[in-house]
Amino acid sequence: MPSKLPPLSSLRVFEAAARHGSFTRASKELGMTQAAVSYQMKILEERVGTPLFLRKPRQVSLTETGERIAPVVTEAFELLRAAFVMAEDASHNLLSITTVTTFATNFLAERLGNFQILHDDLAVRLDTSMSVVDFSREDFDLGIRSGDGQWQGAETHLLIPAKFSPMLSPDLAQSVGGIKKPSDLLKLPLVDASDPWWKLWFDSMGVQSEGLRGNKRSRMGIQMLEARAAEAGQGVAILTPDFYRDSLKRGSLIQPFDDVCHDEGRGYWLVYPKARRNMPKIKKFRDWLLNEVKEHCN
Amino acid sequence: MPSKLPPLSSLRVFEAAARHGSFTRASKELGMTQAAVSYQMKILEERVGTPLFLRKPRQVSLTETGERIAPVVTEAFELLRAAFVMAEDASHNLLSITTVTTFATNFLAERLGNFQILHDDLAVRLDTSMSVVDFSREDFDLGIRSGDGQWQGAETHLLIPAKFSPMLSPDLAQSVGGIKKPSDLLKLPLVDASDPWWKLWFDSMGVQSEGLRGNKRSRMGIQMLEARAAEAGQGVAILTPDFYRDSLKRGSLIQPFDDVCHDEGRGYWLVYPKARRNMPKIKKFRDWLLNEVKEHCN
DNA sequence: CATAATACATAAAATCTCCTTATGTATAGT
DNA sequence: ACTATACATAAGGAGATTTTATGTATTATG
Repeated sequence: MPSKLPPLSSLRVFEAAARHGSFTRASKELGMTQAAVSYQMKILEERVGTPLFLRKPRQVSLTETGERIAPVVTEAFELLRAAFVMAEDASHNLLSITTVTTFATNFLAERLGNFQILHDDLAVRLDTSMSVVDFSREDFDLGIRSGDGQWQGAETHLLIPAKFSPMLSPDLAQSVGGIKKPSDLLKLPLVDASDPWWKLWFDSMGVQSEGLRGNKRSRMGIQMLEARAAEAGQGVAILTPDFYRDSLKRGSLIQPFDDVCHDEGRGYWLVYPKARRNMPKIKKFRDWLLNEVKEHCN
Repeated sequence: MPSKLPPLSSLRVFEAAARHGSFTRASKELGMTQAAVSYQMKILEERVGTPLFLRKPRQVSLTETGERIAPVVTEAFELLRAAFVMAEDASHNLLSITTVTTFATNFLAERLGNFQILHDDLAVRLDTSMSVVDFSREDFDLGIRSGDGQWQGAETHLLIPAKFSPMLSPDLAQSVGGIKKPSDLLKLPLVDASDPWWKLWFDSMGVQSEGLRGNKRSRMGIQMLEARAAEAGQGVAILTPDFYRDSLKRGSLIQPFDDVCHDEGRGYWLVYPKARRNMPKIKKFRDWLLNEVKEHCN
């Protein structure tokens, strides 16, 4: 439908030449030679079918037609420039992160304020969702995901290894006279008995745990739900202690055993596209986050 | 000052792709392959520093940033398209002519109305000036000039040969008892004795005309002034009869001798740039004018 | 459920645009 | 007259853009 436009490069040149009333000055602005400007204007005039400049002795001036279109072309280019300044600005100053709920709730939420203060030029958009990150399909700069760190094309940093240990509410522990040895836990309901971590943990403690099949994939991403259930006294959950420092300190959860299992290789990872690893906003967040993790989780 | 824009070709592609929400459809509109669109969008995204499209299974959709700039880019391109429609329109439908005064007054003025009626899609701008036509320096489609038809780079058509014969007002003729033979004219003042045509004409009539030097260049372009002087009875002028049919018919001028001299090669010419000889508006005017001349000046 | 069809990505090669260099012309200033 | 300025033009080449060919993922279909 839209009628054919002249070569766009010639329009850019026209815009500058019209603004300066001079091919030479336009060429300087555009960082090209005067010959190139002359050439482009010839192209454009041929295309439009009518001269746009009058060649006076030592200067050029616009013809009637040129005079008519020049301001419109200038306006159009200003729109474009404005649009891309906006875009680049957004690209530099808007940081959007997608993270698994657990990490957002138990780690990021309470610390993000710090980051914002540190980098008040960055606006942060935080999205919590569990789905796999695919940066080519979703509009995020960085993601935090649980897994084994194998995401192709992505730069990854292990934030928190998948360590785990049982936790429960003090009341629940009291209800069976306290938890003295691992097998005491089996007297209580497990929040999610199918979580493979249970078997791993009991195995490592040398406790026979028939019936714990561990046939499900780990659901680290939604640990948080299990944690809430445990806090509410509904059962024992197997959780990552690093995330529940606060609850443990407050006493809303207790960790009966210091023994922490480690699901080697798995954990919470920071992920972002390799190609964008050098963007300032990405560096800023990465550096900040890695430092927070280091400081906070021994 | 203006910040650098991304490659313009990629913008054109982006505009179409955003509008269609599809690389394939955009490629069809732009008359290129889908691969080319994909490539251009990659370029643009690299340049802007952020993705503009999300690659979904069998479609693409704009990212937040893409969404933000798309309407602006579309608007800019619409401005450009509008500007060039205007320009092309003007280029097609505005005919500007520069002509020597004599020809305008004595020939064109009374006939141009006809042309306008015949081609009411063309707006005619008529400029009368004597200066030499240089289409690269002045904004005209066609020129009518007197001379020998030697204008380089120009297409030329002889309209009216430089024929000439003395003319004067009837009263003036009466004042010397009428003009019977050429030498009678010498009893009267010549409007411009230095006009070389005088010598040519007297010579051709076999009349000795000492004192008529003819050292000036012909000033055909301003014959009209001499004609007015002659009509006012101020002297005898040497004029091109074709231009003064009306005055002769009205009787405000008389041409005492049918003998008409011919300054071979010289005359009134229609001139226009060779490069533009095929423009419809130029053809229309040329054909009309040549026909008018043929019909009117035997 | 296998197959075909659709939409986009990517690599390599061909093409073509655009720019530069070099030079020429005309004009204004000294 | 001479120099400097501004634009035009031609030739050559670097680089950008496009196409061709192929791959991948997803949806639709028999």
